[in-house]
Amino acid sequence: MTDEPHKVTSVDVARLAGVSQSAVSRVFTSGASASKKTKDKVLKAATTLGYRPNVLARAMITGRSRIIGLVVAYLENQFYPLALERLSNALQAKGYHILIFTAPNSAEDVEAVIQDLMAYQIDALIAASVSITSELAEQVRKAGIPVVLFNRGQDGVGVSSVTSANLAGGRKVARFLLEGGHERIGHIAGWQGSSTGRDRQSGFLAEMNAAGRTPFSVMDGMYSRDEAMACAEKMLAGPVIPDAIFVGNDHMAFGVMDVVRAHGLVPGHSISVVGYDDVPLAEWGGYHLTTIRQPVNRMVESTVNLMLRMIEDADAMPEHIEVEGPLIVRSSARIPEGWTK
Amino acid sequence: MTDEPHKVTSVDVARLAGVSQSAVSRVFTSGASASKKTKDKVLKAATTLGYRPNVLARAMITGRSRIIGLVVAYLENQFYPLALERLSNALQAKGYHILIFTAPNSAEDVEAVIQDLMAYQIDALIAASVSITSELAEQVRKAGIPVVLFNRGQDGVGVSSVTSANLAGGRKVARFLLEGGHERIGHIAGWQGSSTGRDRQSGFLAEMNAAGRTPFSVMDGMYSRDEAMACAEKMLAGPVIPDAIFVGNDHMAFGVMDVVRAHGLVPGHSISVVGYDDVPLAEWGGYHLTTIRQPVNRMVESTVNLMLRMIEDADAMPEHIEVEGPLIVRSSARIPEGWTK
DNA sequence: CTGAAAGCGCTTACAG
DNA sequence: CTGAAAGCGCTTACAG
Repeated sequence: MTDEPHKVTSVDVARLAGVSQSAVSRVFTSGASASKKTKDKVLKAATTLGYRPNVLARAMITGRSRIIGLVVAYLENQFYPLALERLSNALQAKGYHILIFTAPNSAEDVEAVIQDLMAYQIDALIAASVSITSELAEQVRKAGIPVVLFNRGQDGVGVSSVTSANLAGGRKVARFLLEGGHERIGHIAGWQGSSTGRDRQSGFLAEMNAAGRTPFSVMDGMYSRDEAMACAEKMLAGPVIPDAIFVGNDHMAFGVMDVVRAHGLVPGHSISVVGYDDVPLAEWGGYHLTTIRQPVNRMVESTVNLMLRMIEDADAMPEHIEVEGPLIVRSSARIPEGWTK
Repeated sequence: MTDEPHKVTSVDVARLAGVSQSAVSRVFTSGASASKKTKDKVLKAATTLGYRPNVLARAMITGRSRIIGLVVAYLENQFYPLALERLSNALQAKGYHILIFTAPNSAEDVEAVIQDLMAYQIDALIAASVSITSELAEQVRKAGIPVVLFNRGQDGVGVSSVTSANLAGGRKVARFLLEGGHERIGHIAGWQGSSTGRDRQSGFLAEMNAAGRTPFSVMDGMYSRDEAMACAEKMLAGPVIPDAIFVGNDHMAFGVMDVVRAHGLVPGHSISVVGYDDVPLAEWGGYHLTTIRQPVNRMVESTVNLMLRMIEDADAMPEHIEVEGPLIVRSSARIPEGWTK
């Protein structure tokens, strides 16, 4: 009983339905004309045979693979799996699917990966948490593939990007901490090689500066839990320690809270910790982290719409979309008196 | 300055190199013969033109798309993004890539998704955290596509599976809790519609039974954080409460710990909580959860090897691979005196 | 080793 | 509306 795994093609369906192969194709091509009669015959035959048009063959003709390449570095930070899930769902609803490419954050690796990915004739490229050099972006663009950076911006490069309002976010945190009466505010920043890390830090410093204040200390946490924890250890080592730490993302902030507690300090009382992202874990009892929310849903929505537009219209200009997010007040940081928003 | 996004093909390379199109193809086909001279010419031309063979066109001929379909339900449980990342890396190293399909856990949705996914001519299907009905599995198998269930088993269906030793794991937890002198051991189980949920529970109950003990209470947490928290609330509502709870996975266990703490109890002292998975968060200070480790790396390795074998050999019999994992002792549960392993 | 030719499974002008 | 035919970019027997 060896079922030959014969792939059923449009020719098989045509034969069974008693029509031409072209007719079958038309029935499965939206916008093509076919009489109700043929349509019925074809659909019936297709169902009995279990026929679905071969996406790859179709892609060769139309030049549309309905595959979106997604380059992502680390899935450890809960923000990315979440974004991935939402992106996949939204894209799936539009008839697209995500082909995953994992890339360490070094430029050469990204290069190799992008070469690899272009061979799959993807319709568009989403780069999440990964930076792209100008040459690379140019190369992809030349191949006619739209690029959208997700949660990462880039200057002077002809690619689109969707981010949250990082500068404004950094400012909000500084204001919150300042109004909370903190005297020694430290910052363990997001990776300064990334736009998000730089913008959050700039906003924070700008607001501090406007208030005539200097941060207790500023270090680069590199978006790495271990690195951030090491930074926290350093900040807490001296005779004078900070009474607040703004951490560049939640993922690092959890590590910082662990260090803070290991030092016998209580977040929200003896020291304040504020993060950035509002991943689900931030709300859980183990951390209950005050943080800036990155509105994943709206970021995903913008990304998908933008991408679809760029796929339709090859001449569409790059856009930079920024979505604002609120400060979510929880218990990891002291709340200023009379704080409402 | 409109760069026509012209796709460079093997014909372009052939022209520039002064050889036939077939020659170009051979240079890029491993195992094909080409003289060093042509090879050099072709490679040089390919580099200047930025040529890469079109994977889709190649797939049409060879019948190998080098695309692996991955069906996954929820990425919220940290275990899955982690597995996904590792799978993607391992597969990428072998020249394959993952096409993502997200499916809610209802049977019809999975059906639609699988139809969708077969249209992409995937070389194999990995179903993670998703059950597949026998008919569906049969349908996919008939199309000649190998199926591997990741972290989910299935009886009486001709598909392969890779899981951890869930039965043994459940037993280990029971033994640990018993030896710890706990008197009222509750169980908030993994979804009883899944093999992992059932097996962990069976192992737990078998060992309890062998010791002549009855669990305090057994509820189905459905692998949902909210559901598990509701179960915990119920267990802690009565006048008599458990002194230990075995939770079907870490993701739920974190929620249970939150509830436990909200009741003023201290995990590891007034009550013990044990999970299953050992996701990274289990080690973090906020929870420090005692749990059974699912060896993701080895599970991924097994999955990839098994899949590759099945792609090579269409007649390969389904295999069921089970990887054992150790109990990782942390502070969320009382440690039996003299406990070494 | 190399080139000309067939063919993978489709879509899409082109006639009728 | 419908069918015959060309062609997407490749790989792979087939001759030489």
